[in-house]
Amino acid sequence: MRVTEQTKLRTRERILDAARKLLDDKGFERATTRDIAIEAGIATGTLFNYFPSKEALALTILGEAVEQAESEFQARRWGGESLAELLFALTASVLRCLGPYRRFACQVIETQPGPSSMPTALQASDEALRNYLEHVTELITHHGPTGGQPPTVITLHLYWTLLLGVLSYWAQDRSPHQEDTLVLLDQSLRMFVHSLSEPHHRTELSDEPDHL
Amino acid sequence: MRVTEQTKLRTRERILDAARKLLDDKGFERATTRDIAIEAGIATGTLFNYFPSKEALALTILGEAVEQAESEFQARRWGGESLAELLFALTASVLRCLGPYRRFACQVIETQPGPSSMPTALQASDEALRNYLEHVTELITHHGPTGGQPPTVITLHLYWTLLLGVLSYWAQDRSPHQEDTLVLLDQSLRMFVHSLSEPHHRTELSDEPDHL
DNA sequence: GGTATTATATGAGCGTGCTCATATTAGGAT
DNA sequence: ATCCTAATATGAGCACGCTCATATAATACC
Repeated sequence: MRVTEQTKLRTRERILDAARKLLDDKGFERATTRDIAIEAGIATGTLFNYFPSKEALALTILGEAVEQAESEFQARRWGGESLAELLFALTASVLRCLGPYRRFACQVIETQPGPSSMPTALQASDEALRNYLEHVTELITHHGPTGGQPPTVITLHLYWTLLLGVLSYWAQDRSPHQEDTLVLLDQSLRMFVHSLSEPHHRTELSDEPDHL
Repeated sequence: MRVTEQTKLRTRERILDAARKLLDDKGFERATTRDIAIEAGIATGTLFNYFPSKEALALTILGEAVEQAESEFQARRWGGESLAELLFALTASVLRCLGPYRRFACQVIETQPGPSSMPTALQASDEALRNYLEHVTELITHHGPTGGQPPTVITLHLYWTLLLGVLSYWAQDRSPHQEDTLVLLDQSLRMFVHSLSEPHHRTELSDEPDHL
C-alpha cells in the first residue's frame, strides 16, 4: 500500500476536522480518540500513525491558529508603538485566532512545559508555540527598556506564566466579548513591562532564611 | 464489619504514607493507584473508599503541608512589614512546607481551578488551598495600597497565576537551595503589589478592535 | 454462643489513551 | 495480468483511573 502523498494529506485533514468538531463539542477529556477516529472514518490505531498522541493532535490544531495570529501580526505596519502595545496586539491576535477552540485550547496549552529550566532552549513542545515565544523574546529585546538586552530565563518564564493566566481566564470569561480578558491582558502586560525596568532582587526579612 | 474509627484512621494514614512514598519516587503520573494500594496493604477499590480520586489523595497531602505553612506564618510576630514582605514570607513558607513533595506538588496544584470565573467564590477544590487564597485576600485587603478595599476577582486571578508560575519554576529549579525561585517569587510579588496601585485599564490601539 | 444487621473491603470489569503483531493493498517489476 | 514488496491500516490487547455488585466481618440483639 504505497499510498499517494495526497491521500495521506486528505486523511490527515479528515482527522483534524473530526478532532476540531469533537474537541469543541465535548472538550479535551470527553472527546475520545476512538470517537475522533470513527468520525474521521479510520481505525483507532490509524490515528496514532498520524499523530503521536491525543495531545499532539490538539496542539497541531492550536499551533496552526497561533501561526495564523503570527502572520496577522506581521502583516500590520508598526512604528513607534510601545513594547506593551506590541505585546498586547500580538497576544490579542493569538486569542482571536484561538477563539474557535476556546473550549479546549487552555486545557492543552496549560500542560505544555514553559521556558523554565533549560537555559535559552524554549522548550514548548509545539513548534508554533516555540516560535511565538521566540518572537516575544525578540520584541522584548528590541523594544524593551534595556535596549538590545535579551530577557533572562526568569523573565521569559514570567511572561509565559502571565500568558497562561490570561488563557485560563479567557477560557471561562462570560463577559460579552470577553472584554474582561482584555482588561486582564492589559493589566498583566503593563505589570510585566514595568517589571522589566526593575533589577532582580531578593526580599530580605530579618527572621526569614534566604533559601528554601 | 463495623470497623472502629481508629482502624479507619490508621488505614487512611497508611494510604497517605504509601502515596507520599510512591508519588515522590515516581511522580504523579507514574505512581499508579494500584501500586499505592498494594504498598498500603489494601485492595485497589478500597483506596477509593477513602479518597474520591488519585488527585484528591495527592491534594490531601499537599493541603496538609499548606496548612502547616499557614500556622508557621500565623505564629510569627508581625508589625510594620509591607504587603510584599508579608506575601513573600507566607509564600516562602508554603514552598518550604511543600519541599518534601516537590516532585509532584506542581503537577497537582496546576490542575486546580483558580479563583477565575465565579465572583467571590474561590473555587480551588481543596479546602487548604481555599483558605490560603482567603488569607491572601485578607492580607491584600488590609495591607494593600487601597486601604480596606478587597481585591477584584481579576486581581486574585492574577495572584493565583503568579503563584502557579513560581511553583512550576520551583519544581524544576536546579539552583543550590532553589535560590532562583526566591528571585522569581520576589519579582512576581513586587510586580503584583505595584500593579495594585494602578487602575484597571484597557490598551487602546487605533487599528485594534476593542473586543475579541 | 448464635444470629442478624450493616459498614467496609474486595477485585472483576469498564472506558480511557496508546501499542504492536498482523492483515491489507498500492504500485513497481515481470 | 500476475506476483512481490513494503508502506499503511487494523483492532485485539495493555495499563491506567475508577466503579459497583458482591463477599466479609464487626457489632447489636437475643
